Amino acid sequence: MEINKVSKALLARLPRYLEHLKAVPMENGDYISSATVASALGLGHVLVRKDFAKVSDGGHPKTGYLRRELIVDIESFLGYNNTTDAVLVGAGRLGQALLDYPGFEGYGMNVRAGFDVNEYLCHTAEGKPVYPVSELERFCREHGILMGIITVPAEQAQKVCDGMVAAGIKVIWNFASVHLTVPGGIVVQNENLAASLTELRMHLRAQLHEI
Amino acid sequence: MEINKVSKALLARLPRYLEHLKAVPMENGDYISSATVASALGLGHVLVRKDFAKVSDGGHPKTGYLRRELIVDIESFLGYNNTTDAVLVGAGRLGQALLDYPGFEGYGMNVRAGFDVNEYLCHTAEGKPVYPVSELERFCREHGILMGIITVPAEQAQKVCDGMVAAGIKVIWNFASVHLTVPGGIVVQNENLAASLTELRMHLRAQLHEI
DNA sequence: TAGATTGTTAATCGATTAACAATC
DNA sequence: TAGATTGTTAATCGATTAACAATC
Repeated sequence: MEINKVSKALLARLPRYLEHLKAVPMENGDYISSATVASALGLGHVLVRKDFAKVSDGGHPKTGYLRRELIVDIESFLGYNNTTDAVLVGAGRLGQALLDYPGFEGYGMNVRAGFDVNEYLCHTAEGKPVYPVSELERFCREHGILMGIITVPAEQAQKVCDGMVAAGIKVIWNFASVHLTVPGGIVVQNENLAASLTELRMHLRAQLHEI
Repeated sequence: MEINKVSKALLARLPRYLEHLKAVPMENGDYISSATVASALGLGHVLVRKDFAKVSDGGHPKTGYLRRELIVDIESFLGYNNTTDAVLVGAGRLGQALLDYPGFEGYGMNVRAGFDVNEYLCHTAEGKPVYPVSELERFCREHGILMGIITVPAEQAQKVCDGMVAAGIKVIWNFASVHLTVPGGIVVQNENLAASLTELRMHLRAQLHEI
């Protein structure tokens, strides 16, 4: 169960398992088999079993896996029960969308506040507060924030990133499509919409060529 | 250069190469070596060379790769010169953010219009038009749209997806965090923010444990 | 017992890296 | 020629799949 030994691919599958396990109707009984899950998600059944073995202490031959147990195990493996506080810089449309998105709590992240250079965007009335970016460091220190989300335009991303690092932030979720340079020990995860989009377009191209 | 033989990982690296190649200052000369690119992006130099070999017709021993040629080659490989038209359903904050995002054109996608059930969100005045979702099929047929983007809440995603398939759409970019069921021949790409976020949180956890 | 299902060990496959050859 | 760099072939590594054993 060493975190470093968990592959990216597995980490991507776990939330999908979770979603599926939760969506299964109650009348299907308390148990669920790896084959059922596999075919529902289009995966190999051995893979599903191996994945489950990594995060839980196993199913029951002949009956399958106890669904609610599996859900708890996956959630605790992913740490969905203890939340991580985060801040977001760049309260434009994308930033606002992420600030307001209620689903993140379910994934164990609590966005405490947004920040923006544009004072016009700052407000504290309803929903999550948005403060001037000048307050970022003080806020992070005060609340012990270790995670930052960058939703500013590409040109400003590096500056914002530097500010976050200065404020003690350790992991950064970067939605700007630029490569960020950070000191050692800081992790940047790029939300690479360009790559995603490109992949999808390649599929489309492949499909058109087939016809 | 068969599209099907291109790995997901390569497709994710190509936009990064592009970004880096474009960002290199002019005074660094016309040529660039695989080792330079590799160290800038934290990749192996052999990997970079192999990647370049797949998309362009090669560099020059001793001098390196001609930068502008490489840029053109990657862009044409990714099809950034001919754009794909798309529609978006769900004009909430995330939807609006994606509708308004100017960067997509650079990646070869042109979002023609948004759609929403909520008439209140519909408008055609400024920016991209947003129409009632009832017009989706007609619009897609009329403009030969093959790509759809889903930015509605999870509960409505499957219904929207079905509507898109009925409208002749072949590839779907899904931002709702549910697994969509589609007929054969339709490709769904899930923008899995949950997985991304989870991965980042695991990094943070690993880091805290190290200390 | 027979059968369904989990769990494990070995084989395959693909991507990355290492070592070396080719080129200008 | 010597040296820098690309290009290629072989080795490694990790993830997935296949085959089989274990269990209830």
